[in-house]
Amino acid sequence: MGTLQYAILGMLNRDSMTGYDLTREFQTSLFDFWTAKHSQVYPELKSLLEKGYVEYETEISGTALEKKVYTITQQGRDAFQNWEETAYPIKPIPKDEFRLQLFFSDAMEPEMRLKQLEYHLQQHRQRLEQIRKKQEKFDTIPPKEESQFCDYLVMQGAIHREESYCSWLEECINLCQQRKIL
Amino acid sequence: MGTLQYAILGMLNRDSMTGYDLTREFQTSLFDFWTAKHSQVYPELKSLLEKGYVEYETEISGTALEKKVYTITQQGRDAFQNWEETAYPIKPIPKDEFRLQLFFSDAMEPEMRLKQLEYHLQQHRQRLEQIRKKQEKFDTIPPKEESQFCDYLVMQGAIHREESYCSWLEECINLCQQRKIL
DNA sequence: AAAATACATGTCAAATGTTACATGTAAAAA
DNA sequence: TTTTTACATGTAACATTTGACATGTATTTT
Repeated sequence: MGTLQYAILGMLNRDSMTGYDLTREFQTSLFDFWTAKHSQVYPELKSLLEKGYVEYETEISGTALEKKVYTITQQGRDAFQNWEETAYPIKPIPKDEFRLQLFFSDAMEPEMRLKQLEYHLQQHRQRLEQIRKKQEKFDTIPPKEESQFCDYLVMQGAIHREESYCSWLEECINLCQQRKIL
Repeated sequence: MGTLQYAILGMLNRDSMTGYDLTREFQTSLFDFWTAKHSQVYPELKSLLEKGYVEYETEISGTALEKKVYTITQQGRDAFQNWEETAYPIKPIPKDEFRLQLFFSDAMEPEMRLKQLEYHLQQHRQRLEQIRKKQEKFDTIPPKEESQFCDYLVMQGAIHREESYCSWLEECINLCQQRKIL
């Protein structure tokens, strides 16, 4: 079973919700380590339904709008817990187009390389700021409540990741500038 | 055109080689930021050939083994350089199954979470060591020769990335242990 | 009252990537 | 001399993900 299905089970294990709600979660709370579009979410829900891991009830919003509110089943909970407690070998290194460009940058003007490095530094600084803003909503750090504590840990991870990316780019920029002088 | 095709053009821009050679590069020098299997490389070479970005000559190894040695064309060089000098917006955050597990770890025993964190720390420390070993082959740091300098920059990036992952995991472990005492 | 945005659910085609299938030669080690 | 490893090239089936197509309701803003 694919990871996305476990991500969905994990969300439903916290709370029953619709495909639309799940999609929103993938764009917000899960955004820093897993994303999915609604075009992926709905078919996966169907597949989970066939497996008996989730079930749904139809609710009416207003007078006509139908909502399918999905709930995890005991079977689903078992499958989720089994995944959650398994130590999987780490996945292959994530692909990074910019690193590829940098790797081949011996074929371009040093000035151009610097321009590229500065552009990407700016982009990652922006991303870092966005993540830091999310962190501000915690009133105590680290939070005491268990699920908030988990949120905090992964958010710290996202901050580490972006800080590290930025500091690497800064190091590259310094090395390129020293090189220019020599 | 997909990024993989530019990666191939980039390699061929440095030197003519076979699909087999390219596949080896994806498993070694490019491994820390881009990978591809031979089952992807051969069809992409075919596609690049149709676009007129590469051409090949058949060589015989020994008495019968046929090799297709691919060379980049001027058109291919132009396309590559255009990609190389374009500042693309940064890609969506890479997916990370372990972060997903950690995010949902409020549903498991704190002891289990610690076990998972320690397992992943060990895995990433191993990966870090492997990358550091690669770095040892540079005799001057940073290297003076241009293409080696680029290799060095991306390798520093890989080291930063893994160091940052490890330090995050260490921080998580500390926070979890403090939590256990309270 | 109209327009814009959010809510809500789906499908389809295309791109990307992995694993397995399929075949054969050349060189090195046992 | 046999076996194993490296060299060499492809295809096919499957899984994952994205972007576009398709439709309609409810709420909020102008």
